[in-house]
Amino acid sequence: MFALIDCNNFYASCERVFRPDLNGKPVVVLSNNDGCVIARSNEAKAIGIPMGAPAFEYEKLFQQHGVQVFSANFALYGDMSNRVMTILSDYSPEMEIYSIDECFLKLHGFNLFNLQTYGEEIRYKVTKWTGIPISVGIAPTKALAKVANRIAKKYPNETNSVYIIDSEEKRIKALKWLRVEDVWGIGRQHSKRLNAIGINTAFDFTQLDDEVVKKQMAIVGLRLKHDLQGVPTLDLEERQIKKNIATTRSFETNYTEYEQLAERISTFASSCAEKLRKQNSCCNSLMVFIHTNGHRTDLLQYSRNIVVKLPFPTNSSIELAKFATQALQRIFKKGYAYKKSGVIVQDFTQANSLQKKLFENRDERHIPLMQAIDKMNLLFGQQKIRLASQDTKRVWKMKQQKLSPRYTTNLNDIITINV
DNA sequence: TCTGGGGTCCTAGGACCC
DNA sequence: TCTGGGGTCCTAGGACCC
Repeated sequence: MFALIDCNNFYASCERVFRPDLNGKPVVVLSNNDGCVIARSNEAKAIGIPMGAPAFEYEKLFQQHGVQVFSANFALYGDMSNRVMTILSDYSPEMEIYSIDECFLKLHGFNLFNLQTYGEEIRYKVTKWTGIPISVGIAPTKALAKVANRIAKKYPNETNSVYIIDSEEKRIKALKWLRVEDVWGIGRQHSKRLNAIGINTAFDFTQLDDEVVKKQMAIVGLRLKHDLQGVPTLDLEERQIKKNIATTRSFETNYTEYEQLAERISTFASSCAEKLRKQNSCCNSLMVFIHTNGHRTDLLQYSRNIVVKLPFPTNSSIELAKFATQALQRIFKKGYAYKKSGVIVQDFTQANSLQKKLFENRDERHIPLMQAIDKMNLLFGQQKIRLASQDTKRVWKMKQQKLSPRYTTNLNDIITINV
């Protein structure tokens, strides 16, 4: 059996842990730049605030219902996630952290356990120790565990937030209940096509012919079908090093000057370099993109990206910033109002097994230099040491008007308790 | 005025090899 | 006039996830 543990309304729940006065009130968390709604408490969902809602369009509704609005506080969410995952890792030797708020546990050899009780124990302990409410779904396959989790989340009182699919009857009942567009792995495009041929529930989907599924959704769809039929096809996945690393941002205002973009690109490149060093990789190629605001029909639009092959693999901030700004020069055009840009590094090799080339002007001194920078930034706080091409005067800011304290990762932000 | 960010996998088709 | 067969690698685009 597999268990899928999912934190309920994770970001909103994190905000509530240190603000219990918000329990029972609608809470939403916004994306970077306070742009869109990316998390909602149940109360906020009930008011009718959709996922991804632009904040400015919903300001009135927020005020009407006294919705508590927060800027995204990823330092807090990341730390809370680690706490939850650490607790969960006690409950099975085999675990896959699927996302910041979800994990699969393989319950192999748990035949003598009462899984309902086990799930309730997991739920009790996570909530007691972290303050984060969770739901638990247990089933013979990963896709079915996802389905079970949905039921647990939808009917917390009836299920005690733990639901188990352990019989053919329950499997079929669950699949007939679930709409096909809510199946894990079936997105908007596929569900549209499936609806068109009369497939409306997850059960309908499992009744389709293998060939039809394969034709519509390729091998991925076929695996999913088998998993939903109760034949374990998807297994836990090993934690692997990343294959792409991106740093991209929208700007609070439009940028028109090359210098403004060059600073951003330089910062994004060195952020990618830092992430590369963390997983001990070097990249062999990078992509830079810039574009104007696609929502503005009144402005001239321009969007371009460029991929550059690097002459040698590197994770040096200096070198990546240099290559990235050179790339920017090739795609930048004056006369446009730029809204977003980013750097994506790809094609990795391991940093400690680099193949040397005969004719390359790679500067080996960057390696100890970067180690020193990383060490100092760790010691004195992020971004104390930066490149001169970066924003040394800290002009650049993200719109974060409702940022909560970093309760768990910054000593200055720790809560005080009135005795 | 204001609309996020970061990932994965698969496939088809083109370029190339012998 | 007639023009093979069997591969690999790379990339762009499309789908999906949170």
